Amino acid sequence: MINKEEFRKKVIGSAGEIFSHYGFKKTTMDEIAKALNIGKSSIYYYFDSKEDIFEAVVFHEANILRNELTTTIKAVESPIGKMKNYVFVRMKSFEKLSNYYNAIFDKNLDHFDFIETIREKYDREELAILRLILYDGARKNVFNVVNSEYTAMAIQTTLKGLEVPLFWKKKELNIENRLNAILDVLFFGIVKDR
Amino acid sequence: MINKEEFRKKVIGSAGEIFSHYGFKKTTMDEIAKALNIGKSSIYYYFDSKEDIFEAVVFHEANILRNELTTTIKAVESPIGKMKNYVFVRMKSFEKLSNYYNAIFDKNLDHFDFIETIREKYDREELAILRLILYDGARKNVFNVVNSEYTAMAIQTTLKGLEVPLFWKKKELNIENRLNAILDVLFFGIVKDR
DNA sequence: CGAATTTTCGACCAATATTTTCGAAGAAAT
DNA sequence: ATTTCTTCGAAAATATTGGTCGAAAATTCG
Repeated sequence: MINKEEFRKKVIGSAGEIFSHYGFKKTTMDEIAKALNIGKSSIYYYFDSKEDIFEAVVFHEANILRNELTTTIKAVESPIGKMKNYVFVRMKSFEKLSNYYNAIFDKNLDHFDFIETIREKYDREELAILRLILYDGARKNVFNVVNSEYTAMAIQTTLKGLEVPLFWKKKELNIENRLNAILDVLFFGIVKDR
Repeated sequence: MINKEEFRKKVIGSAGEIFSHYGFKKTTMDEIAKALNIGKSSIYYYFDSKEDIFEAVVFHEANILRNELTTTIKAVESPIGKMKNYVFVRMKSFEKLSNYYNAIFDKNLDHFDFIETIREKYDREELAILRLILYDGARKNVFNVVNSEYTAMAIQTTLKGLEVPLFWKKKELNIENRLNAILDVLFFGIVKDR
């Protein structure tokens, strides 16, 4: 390989795809290695652990997410209107969750119910949030519906704080906690409009 | 539960969804149980093994596939025309494989190349064929393009034989072999136009 | 009701799979 | 030619998982 940073990027990209489909637990180092056509042990020269890779992936994707949001959020007008103080997260082609999304409209649930439903459904499932962030189709459509300039700002602010609970305090948080943190920031935090 | 058959159907439906996403190996009995809100051990009262469930799922889906085909195959006209002696398998919204499908048109590959590509890509991956059969979007669109009455009949005939290599001889075939058998029947067998 | 039967499930285990380490050895650099 | 950087096979350490078993819970039956 050319240099370490280059190599790490390759791993992050490749592992990200696998993680996004299978989730953290079901993704094996063997798979990651095989996808990159290298020996499994070699990965440990560039990363400390599987968690380390995962963290890098999430960090990478979170960045993309924030950048996309920052650059597009002002150009988007809400086609919904009406509902105040709520930010709606649209995830087209995001199978399961899009059902819940539809449910919100059908049943007039608010976001707190929405979150509860997600939590209930994906309890202890790191897969949920990973897919949430990584899923290709979703990524492009996440946060493309906001209903007020104020909320838009709130999202930006909140997302800018994404790194803090996830990575700065990383020594204090295990994976599950970090993932819950993401969920909180992405959903609960935003809804709170703080 | 009401009765055994009813219960088995529930398991088959639920397990099928999980299998279709994670493949045989990555799907755990715990998951299947949890999805059904029952204890893992209970499943073994209705099924002999994980393989047994898997087999039931494939059998179920293969049946759906054949039924759908049988009832719709004559109503479909080929929008493609031209290519003779080949049956094209369209799998809309079936991410990876649909790419290969497109590749066939773009690069003028025939079905033998198609199959080779699949085999190469999903070598040793039972996931491939399972997803092929189970994937919701795919199921509805599999085999909706045929280019001759003759080939249409060939498909029907071939699919009617689906059960034979898969289940009647099940004692002689392990899972991997059975899956290869499906692949053969679904693709190679059909293409052979016999 | 109470015995007999069916169904559920927690606790456990052997087998397997997976993450991570380690050292040797191949490349590359100095 | 020596040192440093990188790769990887083998294996240690650990974790997971399919499947078993007996006991409890539920249901049926007399």
